[in-house]
Amino acid sequence: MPLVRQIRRRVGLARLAKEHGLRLTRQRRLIFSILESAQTHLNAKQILELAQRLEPSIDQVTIYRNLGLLKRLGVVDELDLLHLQGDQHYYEARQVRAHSHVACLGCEKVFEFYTPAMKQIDRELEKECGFSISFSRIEIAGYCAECQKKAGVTPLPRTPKKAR
Amino acid sequence: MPLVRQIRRRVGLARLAKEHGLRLTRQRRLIFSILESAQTHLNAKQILELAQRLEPSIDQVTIYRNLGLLKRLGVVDELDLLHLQGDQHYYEARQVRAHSHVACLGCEKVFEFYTPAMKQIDRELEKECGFSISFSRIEIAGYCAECQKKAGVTPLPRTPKKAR
DNA sequence: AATCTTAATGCAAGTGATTTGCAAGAAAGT
DNA sequence: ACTTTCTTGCAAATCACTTGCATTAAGATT
Repeated sequence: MPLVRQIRRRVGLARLAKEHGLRLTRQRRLIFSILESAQTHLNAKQILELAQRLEPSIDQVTIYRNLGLLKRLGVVDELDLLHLQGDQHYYEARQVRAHSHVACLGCEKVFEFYTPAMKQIDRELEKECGFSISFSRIEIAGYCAECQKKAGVTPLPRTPKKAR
Repeated sequence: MPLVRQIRRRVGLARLAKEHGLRLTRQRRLIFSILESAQTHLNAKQILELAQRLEPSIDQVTIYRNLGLLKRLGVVDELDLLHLQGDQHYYEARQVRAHSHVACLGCEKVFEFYTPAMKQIDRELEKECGFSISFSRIEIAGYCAECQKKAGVTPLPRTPKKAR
C-alpha cells in the first residue's frame, strides 16, 4: 500500500491560533503539539490520554472544544473511518496533499492512499458546477491484499465492534 | 449541479430479503418501501416518522436494526454528510452508479455528483494495491455557485446546528 | 387451519461520544 | 498590578443509537 508522504503544514498551529486571536494556553499548546507530531489520525480519547501524561488535569471538554475550533479553522480534519470502530471520530492536521483513508475490514488497519484522480474530482466539481470546495473526505472499506490471501474474500464485513 | 441519474437497484429489497432467509414482516416491508421510494438520503428519525404514518406502533429499534441489516447486506449505504447537521447518519439504497455527496455550507443543500474519476480511484486502488473494495464514500463540503453569488465566499463554515 | 419453531418486534433501560451550563482561572492588553 | 474576556474544569445533560428481554408473529410443518 503506497503511503502518502506526510507533507505537513508549514504554518504551525500555534502561529495560526495567534492570527485568529486565540489565546495560547498551556492546554492548547499541548493539544497542538500532539496533533502536529501525530503520525496518524487519533481519536479524542487518544488525544486526551496523550495530553494527560503531561497535563493530568486536562479535561476532555478542552480537547473537544479545541478540536472543534481547529476543525472550523480548517486546519484539522475530522474522519470517521466509516465508523468501523464505533461512533467516534478521528482527527488529523490537514496535510498539504489530500489523501483518502482506506480501511481493511479484515485486519482493521487503515491506510492512506493518494492518486491524482482525487484532485481530478475536485477540479471537475469546481469547474463544471462552480462549487467552491472547503474540505472533503474519501473513505474506502474492503480487504487488503494480505487479508485476501489469508482467508479468501469474505462476503460480508464483520459486525463492527466498539473501540474500547 | 449535474444530478446523478438515480439508477435504482433491479433487485427489490423484499426479494433480496427472501434470498437471505429474512422474514418479510409488515414493518420490514414498510421500511423497504420507504428506502426504495426515497428520492434522497434519509436519516433514521425521518425514516421512523415516515414509517409511523402507516404503522404508528413501529419503534425506532426496528428501524435501526433493519438499517444495520441492510447495511451489512451491502444494499443500503450509510452516509454522514460530514456531520454538518449533527451526529446522525443518513441512509440510501445503493445505486448502480456510485456518486459523491456534495454539501453546501451556505444553503445546506446536498447534491449528488459523479465523475469517472471516482471509478478511477477505485480502479487504481484495486490494481496498484491489490485492495478489494467493499464500499466507499466521497463527501465534499463547500459553497455552491448560488451561495457564492449571494454573499461572496464565506471564510469559515457556520457552526453546525443539530438537526432536530 | 392448527401447531410449532424461532426470527423479529416493542418497550425500557443502558451506553458511548460529545456538548452545555456555569463558576473559577488565566492570557494578554492597558 | 488591573482589568477584560477568553478558557478551562467539573458536573450534568443530550444525542444517537444499542442491548436485554418478554411478547408477537412469520412461515415451515403437520
